[in-house]
Amino acid sequence: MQRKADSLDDIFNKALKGETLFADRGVLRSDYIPNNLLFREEQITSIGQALTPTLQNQKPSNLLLYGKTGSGKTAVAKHVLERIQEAARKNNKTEIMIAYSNSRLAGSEYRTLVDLGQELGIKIPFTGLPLSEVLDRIYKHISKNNIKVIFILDEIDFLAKQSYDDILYSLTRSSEHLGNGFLSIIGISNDLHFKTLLDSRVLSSLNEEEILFHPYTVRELNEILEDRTKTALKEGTVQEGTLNLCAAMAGSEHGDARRAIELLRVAAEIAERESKPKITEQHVKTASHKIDRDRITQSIKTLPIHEKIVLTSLFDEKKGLTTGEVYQKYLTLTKKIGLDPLTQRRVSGLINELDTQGLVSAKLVNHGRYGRTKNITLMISNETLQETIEEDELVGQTLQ
DNA sequence: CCTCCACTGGAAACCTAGGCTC
DNA sequence: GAGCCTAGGTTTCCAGTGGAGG
Repeated sequence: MQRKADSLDDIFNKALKGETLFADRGVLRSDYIPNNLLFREEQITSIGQALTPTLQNQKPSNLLLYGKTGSGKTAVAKHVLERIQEAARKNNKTEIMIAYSNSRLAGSEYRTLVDLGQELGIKIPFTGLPLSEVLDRIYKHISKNNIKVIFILDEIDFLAKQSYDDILYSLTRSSEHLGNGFLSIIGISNDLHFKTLLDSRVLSSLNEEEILFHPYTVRELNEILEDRTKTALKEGTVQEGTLNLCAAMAGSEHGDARRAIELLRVAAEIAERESKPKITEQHVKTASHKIDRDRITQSIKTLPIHEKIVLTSLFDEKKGLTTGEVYQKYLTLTKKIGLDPLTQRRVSGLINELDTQGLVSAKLVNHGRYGRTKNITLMISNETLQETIEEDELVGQTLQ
């Protein structure tokens, strides 16, 4: 505890003295959209061209943007739309509204529509309404107020994969209900194959224009980082080679600009905490570990309680357990903290969910005479699990 | 070649918590 | 308030299964 207070003092003192490496920390945040998006001129022009009808009060084509994570799709889309909004305002054209929803985060058709409604300023209860009623309210609102909406549908592949594509069909066919308003969709997908999952009727109307985002090359990432560094960090705070390493690490799989920028930001924060005047390659390596670790602890913390307990059942089981064994441990743990246990069928489902999250690995194994089950092993270190679970007020007791 | 284990995983039904209309 | 709708989590039921041991 004492050490914490001291280090806090340190932080405050540094801040008071202005000892920081950052000139403008916001520039390295993940939601920051720079004015000049490097290496994306082509896409910016295409999207701009596709959307110009908006300025003549006409409905623009629906667009589909493709590309891997961190290739600038969302940033480019938001950037172009903001510029169009400005242009419309300057020329006294009707206001254009931009709605944004990430369908994977939203989780279902219904919640995607709730997002859309909220951005348009209508209240939709989070449950209780038939889907058609929600659509109806949105359409009525648009046509009544002559609203021009461009709806950015991020991770649209999620809707297609969960066979939630009814909503896409309705949205693309909505123009007759909208009076003088319109609703245009910009779909963003990480998955280049997602088109095959889509109903052909939806595809043809959604795919009026298609724009591809190739991953950034390492050299391009490097330039992006240099560009951001100019405004984000104070001069002379970055050691030679540091940016190269960020770019190389982020580019090793596919050119992910988000990752590159995050690496630099976290590296800078670490260097600052260590009171170093320069950010070095070592800081970047530490940052990379920290990012990975934080991602894991974060996903454990946000787990529902029963999944936490299932995960805890695997604590210190190096060889892994079968489903039945996990369930037995799970039962004793729930008893220990006085919680009603779920059924084995449900726990088996939870194990699968943990598997898709990558926290455990569940492999189907056959023991012939002795049945077939899953062999479940922990995919994270015992220490990380212990530290994170101990912080949990209730589940933490199971480790005592 | 057959049996039979210890599950898997699909399907349906149920429950809760909300909201609609009449 | 009844009777209908929604989502989302859970329970109940059950047919299906790969292969070690007989």
